[in-house]
Amino acid sequence: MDIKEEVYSVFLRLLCHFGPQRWWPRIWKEGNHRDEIIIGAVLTQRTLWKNVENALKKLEDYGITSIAKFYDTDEGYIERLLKSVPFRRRKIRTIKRLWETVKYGVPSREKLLEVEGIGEETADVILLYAYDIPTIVIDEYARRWFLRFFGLNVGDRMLRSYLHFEDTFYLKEMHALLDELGKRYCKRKPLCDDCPLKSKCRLYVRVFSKR
DNA sequence: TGCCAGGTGAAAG
DNA sequence: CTTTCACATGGC
Repeated sequence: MDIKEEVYSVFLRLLCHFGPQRWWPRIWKEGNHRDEIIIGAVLTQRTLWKNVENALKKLEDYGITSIAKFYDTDEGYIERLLKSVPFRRRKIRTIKRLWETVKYGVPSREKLLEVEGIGEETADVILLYAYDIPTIVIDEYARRWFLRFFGLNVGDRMLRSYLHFEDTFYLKEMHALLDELGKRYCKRKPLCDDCPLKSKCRLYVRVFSKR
């Protein structure tokens, strides 16, 4: 069984086990949902989603429900609204810089990566979830799972090609499901006993099964 | 109560 | 190329 086939079978297994995750979550009742995703994608960098949720609610309470509005609002004012978000001063500037790129229409991956504060993961999140452009999102959870599951240490470039399928439902769910797996089982200190993937996982076979 | 969270970029080896 | 650090806060 080649790696891509096995990746897809993992996707199906995770989907059955956890159910569809329906990312990207929406917090705002109204306003520009595309902008909400873009703002949330930056705010959630190295940050608990719960804290981002609170911050997004705060923005909505004060009527900042688009990047354009965000751009036109005083930095110090926004900073007070986002007090639950770490690294917020940087992130506010990043979001304001993003406006210069996204106001002209659908941004390319290259253009997003030119924005200071936007790396590969955030760029791919924006493309996939805000613009529905088929892109695989690689994060720490995906790297860790792949290394353990296949016992292969590959670079991000390879990883992207192994995980990519041209289907936005798969792409959106796969990223969300691997995050769920990483949070519940495939943690830094793995909890393999109840992991839905243990029967196929190279790490589990190597470390825990007796011969 | 300490660890860590849905990263990025700059600096250094 | 890889490792290390600053960025800064709340949740559990």
